[in-house]
Formats: sequence, structure tokens, C-alpha cells
Amino acid sequence: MQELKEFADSPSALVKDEFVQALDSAIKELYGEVGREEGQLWQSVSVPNEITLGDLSSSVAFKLAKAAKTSPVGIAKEIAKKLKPSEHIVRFEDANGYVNAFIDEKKYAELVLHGIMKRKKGYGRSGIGKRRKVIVESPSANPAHPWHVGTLRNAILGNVVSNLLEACSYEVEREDYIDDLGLQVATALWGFTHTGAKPDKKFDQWLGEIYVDANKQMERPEVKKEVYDLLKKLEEVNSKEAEAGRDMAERCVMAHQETAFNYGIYRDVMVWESDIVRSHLLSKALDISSEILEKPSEGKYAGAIVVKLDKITPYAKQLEGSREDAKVVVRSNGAATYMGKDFALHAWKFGLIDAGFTYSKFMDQPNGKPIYTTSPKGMAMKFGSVKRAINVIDASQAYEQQIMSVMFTLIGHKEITSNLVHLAYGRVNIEGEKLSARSGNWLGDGRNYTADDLLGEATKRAMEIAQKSEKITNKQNLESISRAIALSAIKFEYLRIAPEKEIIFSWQNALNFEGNSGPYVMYTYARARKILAKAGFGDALPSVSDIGRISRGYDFELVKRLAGAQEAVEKACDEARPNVLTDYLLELSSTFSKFYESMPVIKGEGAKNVRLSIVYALTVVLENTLSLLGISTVSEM
RNA sequence: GGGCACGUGGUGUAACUUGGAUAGCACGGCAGCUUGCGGAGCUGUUGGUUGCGGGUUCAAAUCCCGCCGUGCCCGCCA
Repeated sequence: MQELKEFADSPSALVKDEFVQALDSAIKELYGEVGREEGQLWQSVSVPNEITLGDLSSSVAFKLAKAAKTSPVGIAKEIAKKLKPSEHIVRFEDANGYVNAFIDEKKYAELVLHGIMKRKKGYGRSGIGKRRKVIVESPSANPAHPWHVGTLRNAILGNVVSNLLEACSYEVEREDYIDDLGLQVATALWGFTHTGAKPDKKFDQWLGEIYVDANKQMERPEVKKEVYDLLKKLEEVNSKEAEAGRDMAERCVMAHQETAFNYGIYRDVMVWESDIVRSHLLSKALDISSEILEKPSEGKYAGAIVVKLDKITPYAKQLEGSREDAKVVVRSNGAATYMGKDFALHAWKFGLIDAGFTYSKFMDQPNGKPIYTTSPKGMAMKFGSVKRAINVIDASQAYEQQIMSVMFTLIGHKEITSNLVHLAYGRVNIEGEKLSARSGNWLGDGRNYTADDLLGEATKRAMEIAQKSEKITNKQNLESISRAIALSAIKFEYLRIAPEKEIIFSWQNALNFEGNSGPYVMYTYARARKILAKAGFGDALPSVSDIGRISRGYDFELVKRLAGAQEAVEKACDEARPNVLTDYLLELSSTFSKFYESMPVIKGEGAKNVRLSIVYALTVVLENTLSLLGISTVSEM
């Protein structure tokens, strides 16, 4: 617990708390202990939409007026008169029933700017996670084709949610589930063994084309039978077919890693489905859940092991009225369904059963940390046994995720159900049609909707613009700058949209470098850096002085925005909604742009020093929050 | 048959979990702003019965009920 002291309070939360305390004592003094609910005051406080109204506002008078059956206007007046100023709040006003507070801009600026100068990289981070261990599963791409623009949404979301959790002091394990026993792998493997061709491009791309072709050939019954025979052989994990499948899948995953690295996405551990089967995790999972499982001897589920839905529905009412009355966990042929394997996997994640997995290093990653993989031969390592699990899986799998989750409650582990989060995101479609890896509508005819192609296009586009830039002094940097801009455009475009919404992918949106975009935020940063450089600071930090020259204009507005970084990070983390943070960044950037236009810094006369420290603080906050989104900053663009 | 998600100016979206002052931002359209710290920007303007109907409330994009539309799901596929 001691180490959590490194996390200071967010300045915006601190001043809000001052207001709430002041309200609390004023109300007590006026009306005694009237029936107020816990947290009501805190929730009543918001930021007024008109700056002249104040810096903070409470609507508490409306609630009190209801109880007292009088007018909120009168109550607000009374409260405003009784309120006592505090360290950062100087005065109060009432308006139309609201109670508004005004912050002392000098004292607050001092608090905020000193906090940022002092904590630097640590500013914006939070202690709310208390070092609890959480596992994030993403993107679990099929090892039969390249990442497409849909896989990318998963990978980016998973990465950012992990970053947010870490920023909130959770201990995060980034896990990737590789299904190397599925029909996709069987299909790809059939194509792989039947083609005479050799890989002539990035392996996943090449395999994807083989896979698409094999899917077409499966329209012939004899091919279909061969593929399904192959599928059965894959389940026998020690067969030579299984070995060939794993081998092919590993080559594909190796290629996926190249894509991941290009996007700055790193994981800690891969869990392979074949290793789950090999480790007999399933039978251990069946042991601990035998009380809720049934093995009907007749009827449509004869010979299979199932969980009856009428056990589940009391905990998940939305499943009532389903067409089926049971969910198969183990097929009558003895093979586990996805459902069964997923349940077993999660029993392992939460430390309910010991998989006895062994691990080996899969490869080194550019971030300096190796990624490990479950492996038939390797060593024991400590993965899993977490308190919380987040599964980044698209929304269409909500049904299975729901059943799987409730199963833990049924076997007496309600806490797992409540700590198992399905981060269900909307799918990514392409104009007018479903994106389908199988049909191959992501390739050919110049319509390459792969993550690699997207990055290539965006980089090309960024390069065209960067080449025209007179601001880039060292042309050697053109390529890395273009790459950074391209990544910011792509990531920001995915992240600014709430996870549950579907996305219609369009090149025009994905390559947008203006307006509500990543490059806009990066541009803001570059302009700020240029001011610091011209003022002779560079990486050094200006001192916070002449604080008295701050006004109530955009300089103070900017200070208030800077103060809200930690709150934005915490909210984005809590709700697993990165768009909370993109919103914050856009507001911060646009406030800076207005400040930039209207308040000269270097020629700011007596206000130069305080404005410089605001600009410096802005660069720190932008770096910190952008890095959580996986976006890097450049000083010139 | 049942369930889940979504529906906000021409377009893409934010705010909905926790009801609060004039529904925020961007793109597009129109009109401006660089011998100023960077025009990937800024300013002004145009455009909204928040899908429809009811209800609760001093107050509804937000909560409740009923519709409509779109997508997804209810498989011994994964």
C-alpha cells in the first residue's frame, strides 16, 4: 500500500472536493441533516457551459427545494450567502437556482503547474487500481489470414485499455488467445498442403489468399470432407497433422507479430488452444463444475455434456426464450466446444485450476520485453491467477460470454462473474458489406483492407504532406515522422468512436489528418514545442513564476483543462472507453489553439514566464495522455 | 418466437451509466484571418421537432412503457 503514495490527488478532483465540503457545511448550517443521499453533492457538481457563470456549479438547490417544497432560487441564494471560501475557491454566486463557485486562478494555476512540473511522466496517473492483477485478452486473431481492419480495432482497443489500466496502477497481463485448432486453420492447412506455390510475400498475407481460395474449393463436397477430416486430426494434438497445423499457425502468428510491432502493440503471453487441449485443462474444468453439468443419455444432446440454460437464466434474464434449452460443453465425440474450452481457460485465468502450462519465449519485442507462449516443451512461469479479466471480443459473442460468465456463479464463484468483463465492441464493416475474412472481400482489386495495407497507405499519405512541410528541418526524419502521423491518424480514428458502435470503414476517414484527429493533437504538441525551443527551453523546464500574471482568459481555461487529465484517464479506464480520453485530448488541444492565437507567449511581456510554464505543462500532459493511446509525439511535422 | 446493441443537423460523432442552465466537436457549404510563437490552425456563419408516440419530473438526448428502423445473436462452428 505504501507505494501508492506516489499517486497525488488530481487537482480537479481536489478543488471539486473543496466545493463539496463547503456546500456540505453550509447546508448543514442552514437546514440541518436533511435527507441527503450519499454522494449526492459530488454528483450535483458540474462545469457550467458558460465561463462567466463560474468554474464549478452545483444543482443541489433543486433537490433541496423538492424536499422543502420551496423554490430552488431562494435556496440557492441562501446557500451562496453561507458558503465559505476555501484554499482555491474565492467566491460564490447563485443563478437561476444553481450555486456557482469561482476558483482563484493564481492559486489554482500554481497548484496545477507545480504538480505537473513535479510529477512529469507520472502526472495523470492514478492509484485506483491498487496493484490488482488484471488480464486483458486481445486480439485473438485467427492464424489463417492477416489482420484486417476489424482485427485492428480489437488490437488497438485491447492495447489502449491495457495502457489505461496500467496508468491506473493495475498490474496488467496482456494475453493473446490463439485458436490453432479451428475450422479456419483446418481450411488454411488444407490449402497450404495442396498448393504447389511457395510463400512469395508476408506469410499471413500469402496464407490468407490460400485460405480464401480453399474456402472456395470447399464448395466441392470431397474437399469439404477432407477439410473436416483434417479438423478432427488437429484435435488429436500429437498427430502429424496437428504438428503441421501448429507449425503453419506459428508462421502466421509470427507475421501477425510484425504487424503488431508496426502498430506499437505488444503482449506478454500467447495461449494456444492446442496447449489447452494438451494440458487436459478441460477435464480439470469439468471436475470443478460437475454439479452444474449433465450428460443426457437420450434426446438431441445424447452423449454430450451440457449445461442447462434454465440454470443460467435466473442470472441472465435476457437468455430466456432462447430456441435451445442447453449449451453443449463437450460434444458427444468427446471434443470440447469453444464454450467448454473458454470456460476452462477462464477457470485458469482466475486461478481456480492449475493448467500446468509450460512456456517458452516466442520472440523478442521492440519494446524490450519478450513475448512468451504456451508450449509443449518449456518451463513453468507465473501467468494467470488474476482478480479481474477483460475480454476484448466483438459484440456478436455476447451470448456465449454471458453463459460462460454465469457458470462461475453457479459453481460458487460469484466474484468471478462480476470481475469477468466482456468488452463487446461493434464490428467494422466496409462500405455496403460485411467484412468477411473467409470470403476474401478484404483483398484483390486494390481493396486491401488489411492492417498492413492501411498503415502503408496512411504512411504514404502522411509522407506526401510531410514532404511539403517547411517546418521539418531534418529531412532524415521524414520517414519516422510520417509513420508517427499515420499511426496517430489510424488509432485516433478508431478510438474516438465509442466501442459499442459499429464502424463503416472508409479510407477517407481513416486517412483524415484534420479536425478531430490524431495529427491535429500532434500538431498542437509540435507548436507548443516550437515555442519552448524559441524561448530557449527545449527539454529543460521553465520555472513557474510570475503566476500573478495569469488572467481569466484562455490561459486559465488551459490550466483547468490540464488539471483534468487524471480524471479523464480514470474515467476512460473505469468505463473501458478510450473515447473519453480522445475527447479530453481534443478539448485540450482546441483550448491550446485558442490560447495560441490570442495570447502571445514569447512576446507576452510580464506574462511570458507563466505562459511558458503553461506551454511546458501542456507538452507534458499531451505526451502522457497520447502515449496511453499508443500515439507518439514529434517536435516537428 | 426470444434477446442484445445501435438510431443525435447533409455526413461522422460527443454527452446517456450518475436527469440540470443555450445538445458540444469535426467534415461539408458560405465569409474571413498569416511582413506575428507553425494555416495539419483560428474566427464568424449555415444547418437539430436528439427515430416515433406516451409516461415520470420543477427539469428528459439521458429514466420508464409501447412502437418503428438497422445490425447482431439464440450451432455437438469458433
